[in-house]
Amino acid sequence: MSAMQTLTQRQRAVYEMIRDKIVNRGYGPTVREIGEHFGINSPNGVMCHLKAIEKKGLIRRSPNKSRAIELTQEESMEPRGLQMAGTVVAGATNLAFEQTDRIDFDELFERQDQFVLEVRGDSMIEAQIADGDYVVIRQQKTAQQGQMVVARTDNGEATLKYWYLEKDQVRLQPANSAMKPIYVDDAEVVGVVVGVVRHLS
Amino acid sequence: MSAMQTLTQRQRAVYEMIRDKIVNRGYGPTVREIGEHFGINSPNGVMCHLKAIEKKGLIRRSPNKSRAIELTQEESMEPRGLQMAGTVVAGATNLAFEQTDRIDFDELFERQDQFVLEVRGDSMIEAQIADGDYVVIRQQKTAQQGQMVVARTDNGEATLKYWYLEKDQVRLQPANSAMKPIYVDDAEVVGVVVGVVRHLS
DNA sequence: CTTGACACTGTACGTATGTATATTATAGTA
DNA sequence: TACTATAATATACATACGTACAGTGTCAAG
Repeated sequence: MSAMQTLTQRQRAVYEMIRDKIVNRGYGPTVREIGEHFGINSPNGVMCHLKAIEKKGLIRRSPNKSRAIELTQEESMEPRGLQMAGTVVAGATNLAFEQTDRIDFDELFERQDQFVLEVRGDSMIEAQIADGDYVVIRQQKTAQQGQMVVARTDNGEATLKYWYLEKDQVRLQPANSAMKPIYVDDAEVVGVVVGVVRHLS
Repeated sequence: MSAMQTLTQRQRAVYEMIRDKIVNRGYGPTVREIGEHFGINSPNGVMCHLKAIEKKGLIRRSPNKSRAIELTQEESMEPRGLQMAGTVVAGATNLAFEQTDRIDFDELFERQDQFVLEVRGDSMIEAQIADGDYVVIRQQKTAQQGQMVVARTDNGEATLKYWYLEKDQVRLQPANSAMKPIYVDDAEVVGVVVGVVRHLS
């Protein structure tokens, strides 16, 4: 049970009001401001709520300081990401929405060592990567056989291909049967593909 | 010249201190707290700075309210999204990082009327949508000929296909030459595909 | 040399504000 | 029925806090 759930209805309303002031106005309310907002005519009426909310751990206060209310639940609160509605199969599926199932693309990809490239050309079309797609790359200097990588060759060009280290050379294999592999004496792995994002109109 | 630049050294220091308190402590300082922090023994010494900073537009204050300092430069500061490093072509490319080029996947897809489905099966493989991919769906009840949609058929099943409205029936066309189109008397559009996201290990 | 911006000191005033105590009313629970 | 938690009112008090007024010292510009 989250700390939020332990609040009574009234306490929750007070908490939301405090949060709103801090987030949207930039500074917290006074005891009497809270009272005025809810039609509570006594400062003590509000004090009880504040003490309850603080005891339940959602805020922290410093004695004798005006507007000194800190929010302890400093998450972004509003649910990030998009609604997950299940899976869609070639065959049957029902769309069962559940509030809890959420996916956050940024959470999926947001890492310090990752960056994005926009794909041009159809060399990886058989790996379901089309012209205009974005690929998310994790920076690393090595790759395993057959991994999809961004590689930089001798002449300084970077390309998106499957990586195969062979006897004395590197084979950069496209995922397009109309194209031929590139063989180079030396190539450097820039990073490996960890994601693909396509945005349609 | 940014508003920040018009501040004197001392004013800047005061501003930074205020900002620090609001961001890191959760609520702003009083006039005397600022004074104490900088060794200014008179409230009025601080008042002069506050008036100057407010006149220069970096903060807003409400008269007679304690700690009522709003920051007007309220950017979110930490850059969201992932680094955009350019495009990767079948042929040549150089990776030119620029701090300004950023892409935010959530910004791309975050809308009230959109949700995500996980794809099962290879029926859309030739549209570069593979098993395990996530498709972002924009909810709408109509679709144009040939648009990729999630459709619900008579029997309540939902499926991801190209949408073709024909004479007396609907053709749900897979993007897989090994599969045959589905013809149904009636089908309902749940939404159209606006994005695809693939996450590799 | 004067002027004005800047950065203060020192004092004082009024009130905005947090806190405490005593009391009441309601509703659910043991 | 008695008891406890919740949600208030009403009053009072001390002080934290914003604000105003009268000065001081420095330093660069005119």
